[in-house]
Amino acid sequence: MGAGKTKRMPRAVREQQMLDAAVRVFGRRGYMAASMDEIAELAGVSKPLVYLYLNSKDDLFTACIRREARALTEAVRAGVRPGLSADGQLWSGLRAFFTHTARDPDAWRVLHLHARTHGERFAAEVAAMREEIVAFVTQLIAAAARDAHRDPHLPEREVAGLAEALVGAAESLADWAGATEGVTARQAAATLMNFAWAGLGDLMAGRPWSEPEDAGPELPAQAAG
Amino acid sequence: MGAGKTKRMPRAVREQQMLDAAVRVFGRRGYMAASMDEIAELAGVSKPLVYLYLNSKDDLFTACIRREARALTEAVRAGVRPGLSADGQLWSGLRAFFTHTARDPDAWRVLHLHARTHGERFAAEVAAMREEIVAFVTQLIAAAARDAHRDPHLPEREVAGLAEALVGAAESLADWAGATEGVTARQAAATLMNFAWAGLGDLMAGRPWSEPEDAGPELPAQAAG
Amino acid sequence: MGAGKTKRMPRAVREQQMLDAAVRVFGRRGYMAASMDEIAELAGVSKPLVYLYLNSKDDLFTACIRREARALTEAVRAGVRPGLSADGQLWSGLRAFFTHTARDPDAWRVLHLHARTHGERFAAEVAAMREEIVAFVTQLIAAAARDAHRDPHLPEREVAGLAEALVGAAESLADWAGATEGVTARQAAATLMNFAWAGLGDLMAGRPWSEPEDAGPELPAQAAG
Amino acid sequence: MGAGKTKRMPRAVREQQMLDAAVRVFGRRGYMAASMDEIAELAGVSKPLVYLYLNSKDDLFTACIRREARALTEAVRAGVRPGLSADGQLWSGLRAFFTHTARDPDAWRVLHLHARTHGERFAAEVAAMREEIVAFVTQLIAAAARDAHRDPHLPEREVAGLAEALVGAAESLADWAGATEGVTARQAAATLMNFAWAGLGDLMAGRPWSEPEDAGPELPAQAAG
DNA sequence: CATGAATGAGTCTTCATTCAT
DNA sequence: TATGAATGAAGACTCATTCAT
Repeated sequence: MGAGKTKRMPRAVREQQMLDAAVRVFGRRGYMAASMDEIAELAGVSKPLVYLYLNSKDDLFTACIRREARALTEAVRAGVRPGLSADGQLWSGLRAFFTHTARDPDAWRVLHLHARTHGERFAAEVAAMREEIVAFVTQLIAAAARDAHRDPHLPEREVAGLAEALVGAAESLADWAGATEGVTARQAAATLMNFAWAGLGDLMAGRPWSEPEDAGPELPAQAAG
Repeated sequence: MGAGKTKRMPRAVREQQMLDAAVRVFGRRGYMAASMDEIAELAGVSKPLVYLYLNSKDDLFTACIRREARALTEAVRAGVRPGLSADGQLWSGLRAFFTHTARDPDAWRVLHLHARTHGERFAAEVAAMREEIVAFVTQLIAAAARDAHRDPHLPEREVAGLAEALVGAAESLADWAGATEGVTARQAAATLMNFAWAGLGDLMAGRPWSEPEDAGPELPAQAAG
Repeated sequence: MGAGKTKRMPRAVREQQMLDAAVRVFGRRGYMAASMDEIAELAGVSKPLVYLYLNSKDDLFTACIRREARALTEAVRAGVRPGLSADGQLWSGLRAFFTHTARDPDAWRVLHLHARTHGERFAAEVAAMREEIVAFVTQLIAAAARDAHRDPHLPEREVAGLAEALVGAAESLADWAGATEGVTARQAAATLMNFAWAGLGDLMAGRPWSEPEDAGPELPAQAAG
Repeated sequence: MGAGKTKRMPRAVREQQMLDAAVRVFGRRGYMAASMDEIAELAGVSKPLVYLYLNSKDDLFTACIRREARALTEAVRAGVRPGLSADGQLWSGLRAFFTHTARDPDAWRVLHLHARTHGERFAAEVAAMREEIVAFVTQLIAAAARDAHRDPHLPEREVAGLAEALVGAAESLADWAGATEGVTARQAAATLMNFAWAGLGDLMAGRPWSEPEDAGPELPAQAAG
């Protein structure tokens, strides 16, 4: 199962195969429980080659985190429609986010679960990515305030907390969608928009958030690695 | 450091010392990286005694999860003021939640991070606790709908998603409050109430959620362990 | 299962209970795999008491061997009818032997299997018993020669070898009878008499050994332990 | 001591070295008392390599049993002269047997003592070998009956008992020959032929079994390992 | 470029044995 | 007399990592 045994591939390709295998194994087993043996076998290469290319388990894990963090942020960035209103942007960004996490659950587990669990080094690596996303959300909130012709007078820390809450809710929903049969990325995004934008108060009062009409088509969901 | 080394303690006491140590080590290192040696040393006993009382690393971890899950749910339950309105109950519950997680961050990491990362057995153990909390939140949402004299006609799955989002946001804010100097449990709870109850939309429109007046005093935060 | 928890028994009784338990556990598990915990539990006493009475695992095992070796030799000695012819004596001795080994298989395993497997000390202990039996058989062979009014001119070593073969055959048949459903002590003894006294040659020629008429009744087989 | 420490040997060679060491250690100490450390050291390799090649203590022991059981049966099979009379075949087979057991006493102890002492799995492994030998002996007895132009009318179980007795006597004599200075395989075999074929009765009457003239020369006894 | 061979260090776990009461 | 509490020592097994080819 996996890469087979074709020899003499260019280095870049081999490296990607190794990273694919590593993400899969790390995602399923966690950092400590993952064994270099299993990764090498799944990648279809010998263990020394993994060390030759990726240097150490530590470095290999870091490489996985970097690659997947970049992939995720880029997916979100690509999904956002720049010209839209704040909630329109958030809506499209969330859809991209949920689509991506659903597409490669192992990668998502690496980033969200395992990387944050083992040592400052790895945690810092994801924290960088997370901050980028939080910053994006923060700026969206600010933009929304401008749209409303209001200076919301929210203290900076309050805004940071709100962004944190939003991102945390998104992460949690990504897990939930991954674990719950039949929840699409669109539904997850809609639920979160309702929750975050309208709020439970409005929701209870029968004023849900409604999807803007120009938010673009459903994103294609191609199978992961 | 901590437990002291007085010999010949009754079993029940020693067991608690061991669990204290285990929660600390598991919380800081994760299940796999934690070593029974370190736990025993921190508990001030020899390794065989840990095995005699707690049986195995697996069982020890399970015992930690159970104890801390129970402690957390009981803290939240005790914090909720039963007679209040839905948002009042949520508010008091959240304050208890953030107070508790801030009080013992290691226990919180065990439950939130490590238990969910290693094997179905452990995950199921926390899932039970989480479901209890999600159920509480779900029922709060329903109560809020009744308060608004409305049947919100939200499909069951939608409600589940909302609860998931709320809990996820809370979890994320707990991490954030733990990592950010000077954020109190009260502030975290307020941020989350704003976010979850009023929603970003209302917030931007200058209609934040406001704290009910009868929600009780600040909870004392005494240090753990 | 076992002794129950009656307190304050006289020392001699307690010791026998411990030896009973030890023989059972040693017989089933072997010396190394037997645990003092299991023995103490089966004996219905606490571990320190076992040490107080029997001193160490080593000494406990030795005590088991001594007790059971003495029991076995005494059973055989008691079974032999002194006035008989050589084959009559062998016949009655063998019946006693097979009866005894069938009665307490655990004791037999201790002597025949485990004691010879773990260290010179223990092996020497059973060797003494075995030599006693071999000597008895040797003397029987010599008596048979006298009965035949012949000096068989068998060298001493040859006689020793024959006795060894006979005892070995008996031991093997004891195992076989213990493992094979429905083989009585009498049958095992008859088989061995045929084999050893008549020999395969005579047997094939239709001249089996036949039981003397004065060899006494079947021995009672009372349950072990 | 023994294997030498030349590095980088092909796997097959190393495996044999490991088995050699294992047979020696298992034979001297028994299964439980043998430590993987000692085996690895005696084999001149590190412990992980033993595990890499042989998988576990259990599997290593099984491998020893299989190898030595096969070696023993093949030695006996090779020693038997097919064209001979029944007692001639038995005579040659026994000589091969005693020669082999004398050559490698540790292997003999593994098969005869330790394998039967620890767990059904191992016992079954030797039981298979033993049955092969018992079957051979049984068939010899039947052949002897044909040679005597008689149908011995011995019940099947009786024949099984006789074979068991013969094999047991042989095993016991192998131990005895191994422990007694100066007893050759030939002498042990002769003693057993006298005992088993002629029987004590004939022996006492001055009719010993006599060696057939075509039974081949003494087998060479080269030292093991 | 690629790998079969090999290991140092560490982990979980068990057990015989003792002390303080 | 009898035991609950406690441990030093050791054993099976695994893993990240490196040579030599």
